[in-house]
Amino acid sequence: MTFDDLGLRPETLHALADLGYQTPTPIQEKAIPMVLMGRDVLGVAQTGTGKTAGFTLPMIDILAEGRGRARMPRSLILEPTRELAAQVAESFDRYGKYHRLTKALLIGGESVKDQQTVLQRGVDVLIATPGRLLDLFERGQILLADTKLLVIDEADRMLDMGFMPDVERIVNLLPPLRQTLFFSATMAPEIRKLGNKFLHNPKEISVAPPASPAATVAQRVLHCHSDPKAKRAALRSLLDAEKDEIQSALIFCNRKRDVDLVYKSLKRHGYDAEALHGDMAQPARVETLKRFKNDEIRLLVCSDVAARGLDIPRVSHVFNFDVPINSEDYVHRIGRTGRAGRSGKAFMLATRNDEKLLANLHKLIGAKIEEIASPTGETVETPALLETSEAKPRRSRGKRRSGRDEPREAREPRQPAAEPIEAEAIEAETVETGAAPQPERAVAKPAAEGGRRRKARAEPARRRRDESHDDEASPVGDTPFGDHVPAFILREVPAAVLEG
DNA sequence: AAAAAAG
Repeated sequence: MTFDDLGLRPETLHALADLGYQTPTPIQEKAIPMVLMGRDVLGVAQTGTGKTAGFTLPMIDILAEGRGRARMPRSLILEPTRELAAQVAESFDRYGKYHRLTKALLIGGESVKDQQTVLQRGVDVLIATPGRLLDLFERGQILLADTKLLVIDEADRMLDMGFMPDVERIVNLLPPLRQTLFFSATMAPEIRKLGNKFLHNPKEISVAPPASPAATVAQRVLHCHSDPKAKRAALRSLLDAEKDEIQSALIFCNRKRDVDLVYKSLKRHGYDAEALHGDMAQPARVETLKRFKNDEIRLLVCSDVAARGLDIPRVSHVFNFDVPINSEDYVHRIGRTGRAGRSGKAFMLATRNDEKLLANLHKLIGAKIEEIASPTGETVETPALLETSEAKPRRSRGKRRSGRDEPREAREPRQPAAEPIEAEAIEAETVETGAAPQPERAVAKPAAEGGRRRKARAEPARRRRDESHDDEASPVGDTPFGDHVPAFILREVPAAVLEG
């Protein structure tokens, strides 16, 4: 079976030949003829199966005849993240190079005006995330009456992320007489129900069993102490041990805040790392991903914004700095490596707090991930440590330093605002100076304050009116603390860990 | 325990 057998137009086949593609993947083989026939499709396929080409190729052929009128797009593709939308737009350019199709990429974080201009000229295909699409619709910039071809991609993820009300709103704006393609990595009952709502007599196409981690990915778990510094040290030891094998690596954290912290820590230790998460300014997201794809960055510390669907070649390693909260996400994360027949390695750090998550994960993947010892042989959680970390009141009596009587500014030259604070240095210093005891109540207020600030930081940049200057100076590298060192950093560093 | 998406 070759692409020539699927009924695609000569121009499309020409573009495929230019790209060196000859053999369709199973999903392409099944989906392309169905889409060309005008059938609705319910596709169960994970990313990396060639799903995107499975719908873009026949769409290009269908759209080849006719022309999009001003503000009246002829087709619409909904994606859950900006990066995925951009990736799909890119494949339209690649496969449609011998067609004269026009497209608009409607995603947040980029100029509304530019997108309006493109819409005005008329487009054949809209590729959008739900928020921006609805925004532009409400501004009267889009008429969906002529949008007779709809793709809902990554439906399970849209559901997870709570986008379904938006998606439903959008679908209700489209003409009922249309062709709909609905793709999901899994087919849970809830997804199927949604599919039935959006589709008419769909052809069901299924490839790749759900939730089975790619057999080509070697998985290991390293148990380490839950202290953030210990975790970062453990990560570095893994990176060092795998140094010669790493082509490029993704490092996943559960929280955006930790993405920033881990990224800065790695940078400080001389690693070639960048950060990617959803609170970063959109230009920085685009730029970082581009550089990572171009092999200009070896390590990318990221949130689950990068967990699904992103097709980044040469990812040889995935490091899970945290055990993912949803076990499904683990499968997606490690699926960023071992792609296209290549082998990959996935490492995960787990602490005593992760026992339950780890058990869930083992249940999902139907196997126990092999444990490894720390490459440098330290900081494995011992029963003794477990005890002390539970006996907080006792520990607090002697091990804490006071942050009040000797303010940080007095001991150290102030850093320029734009320069990231060296988190490791702060923590190390905590150990050296650990002297004056401090009652529990005294730290309570600064701790709360620190918590608030961190929360503010985790919010999108547009909401941080009072701190917007920081964003200009360093869109990703801004410290979560400013000059203020929150109490949480000054305490809870178990001495036993740092002595080890 | 989170992340994602509009401004």
